[in-house]
Amino acid sequence: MAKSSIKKVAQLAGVSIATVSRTLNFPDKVSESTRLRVEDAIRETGYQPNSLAQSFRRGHTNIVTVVMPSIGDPFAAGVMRGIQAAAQQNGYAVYVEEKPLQAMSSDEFDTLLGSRQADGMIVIASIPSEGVKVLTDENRPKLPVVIACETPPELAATPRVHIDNFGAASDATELLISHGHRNIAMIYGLEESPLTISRVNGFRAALENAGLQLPDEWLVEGYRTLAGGRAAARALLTGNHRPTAIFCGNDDMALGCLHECRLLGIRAPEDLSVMGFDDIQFAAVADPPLTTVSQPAEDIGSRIFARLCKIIAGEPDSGQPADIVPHRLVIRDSVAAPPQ
Amino acid sequence: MAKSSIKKVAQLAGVSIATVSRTLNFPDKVSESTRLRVEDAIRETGYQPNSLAQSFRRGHTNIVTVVMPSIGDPFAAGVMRGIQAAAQQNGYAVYVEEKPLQAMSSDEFDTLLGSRQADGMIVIASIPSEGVKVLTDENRPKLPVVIACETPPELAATPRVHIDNFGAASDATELLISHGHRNIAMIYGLEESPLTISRVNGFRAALENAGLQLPDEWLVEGYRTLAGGRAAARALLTGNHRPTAIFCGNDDMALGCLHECRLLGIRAPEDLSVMGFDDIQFAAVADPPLTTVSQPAEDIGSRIFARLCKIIAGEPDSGQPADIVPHRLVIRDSVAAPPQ
DNA sequence: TTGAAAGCGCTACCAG
DNA sequence: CTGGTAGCGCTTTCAA
Repeated sequence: MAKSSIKKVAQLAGVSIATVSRTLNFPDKVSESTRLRVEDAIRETGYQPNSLAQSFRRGHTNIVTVVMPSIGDPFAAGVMRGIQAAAQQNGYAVYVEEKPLQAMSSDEFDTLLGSRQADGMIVIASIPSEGVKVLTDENRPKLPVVIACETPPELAATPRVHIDNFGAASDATELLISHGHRNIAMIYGLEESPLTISRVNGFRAALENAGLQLPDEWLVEGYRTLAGGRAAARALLTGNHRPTAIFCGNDDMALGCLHECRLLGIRAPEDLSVMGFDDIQFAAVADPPLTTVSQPAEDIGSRIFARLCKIIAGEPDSGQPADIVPHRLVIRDSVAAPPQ
Repeated sequence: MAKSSIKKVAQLAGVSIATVSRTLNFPDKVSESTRLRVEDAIRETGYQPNSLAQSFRRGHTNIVTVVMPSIGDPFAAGVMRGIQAAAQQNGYAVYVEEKPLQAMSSDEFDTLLGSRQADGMIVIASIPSEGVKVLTDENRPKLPVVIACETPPELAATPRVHIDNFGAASDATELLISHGHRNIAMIYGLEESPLTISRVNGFRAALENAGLQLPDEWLVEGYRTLAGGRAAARALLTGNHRPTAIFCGNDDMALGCLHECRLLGIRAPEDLSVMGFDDIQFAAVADPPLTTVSQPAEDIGSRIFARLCKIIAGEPDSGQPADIVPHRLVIRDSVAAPPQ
């Protein structure tokens, strides 16, 4: 930690600290000659402003934090790309915090939101009820928060951008139906997140719409992981009433499902069609390449950042709290007509 | 932003701000009765200390930043798990910054290191030469930096933990050789990182050791991605001199390679053996499940954090700068004897 | 056990 | 165009 700071530079350049500050922040409010002198002094001392002091004094940091449950989540990574690009343009730095929101207490949420470290926060996850409590608390210091995911109904007023999960799940199911499937199961994410709920509802609606039955045992809960998909698939495929198609709540589970099929000697898509959700990069190189639904992750990122930015700037947030972006079916090879 | 702060609490509790500060930081240096009064006031006002002011005053933040080139990198995610666990125990928060180190200028590095936002930095990546310049600059403010990856020779003195990439690559190659392969190619990461170089050298050494030739066209550079692996594999497999085994510098490339084989009608492992590196989770559900080498990512994370922590605390960093952790071959089904 | 007060490094206001 | 200076919210002596 080189001792420091603006005072030294001022001394060396033979000017006041005010002038140093000025040449840093408003170079054209300073005469050319002094500017040069100050810049020399800065170079000589290797001075870098103490950003902590700056932020403290200014009352803001020009930092936004992105909270996600898991570094390594490909969807979040996509959203991040969009956020970063937008942030860079607007002079913001972005820090990500990996937090298992689902497991957090109200107090922890409070702390998360109370830290003045950042000017605003983007969360890429569903907010559990403890978080909802804190976010809807009137007395809470109002750090701007914005969500890149479907939110619980209580947070209907919170700005967010996400796809129409209900519609996407329904579209995916209809794709299966259009191939002639009438025996369709779904593996959905474990948590009671609004996102999961919407997808399950969309699935049910599409089935109902087509006059199809859904036996209880064909709606199975799994962890949102490869292992979760494998376990759920095994349960589904070793029962005596076997579906001809499985719709998975995300690609991880779908990939796990595909793998379990291989182990069981069940061919996809000849014996079983599998549909994913998310279009992670590995979906394209799965065997068979996974048919899935894609979310415009990057776009979600840039949109949500733009909204956060406006809120931070105090501009009125325009229009609906929910900005619904389009999803898209990605047709590859894991869905085909049912056997016979 | 609820107006704020320690002063209000003090007023409400009828004490000085010093006392409020004390009950927050040293509760037992305050009499029970005032403590209770202050705590009430805190609750009533919903006061939360301004962490910016605290950090500014204290001169440190109790934050460490982790820099990685890509959110979504499964290896980095594993390292993060180790870091988080260790950080939590030691009262540190961890922020991650996604930065394409390879593309950064010296100035950008300077800024990265100059920000007093964090007390220290862990980088999960190889440091390019611009970064080396800054890190080895004597005049640089010495933000503690520590590396979770193999480093360039110029940074030999920088604390780091990583596997023996040379040895691991050599082991992987020997596995191929032990299955009877004599025509082995390698697809290595594009960048001239020390890590890539070590792996290529380990590969070469094992070949040489076994008296095997390496034609130039069998050492091919690829981007470190699925697409990179696919392109490189296609080049390798459509030439007229085709290897019977390919060692890939990471699992992404190996998975891309496997996919390209499928497209080309080449069966793995019957026609071609493929070996990966990293053991990402998708390696286990590849078709065929990928034989690869695994790094103890989580362990790397906790070790590197421990070292950073000591440096921040001013304790002498014990022993060698390089802490080499063991790698492990993960035998699955993508490697077998060569055809005939 | 408590309070008064001095700054931490910087920005921004007000004079000159 | 420049300098002097108040003060951001907090911690931490030093006295009482």
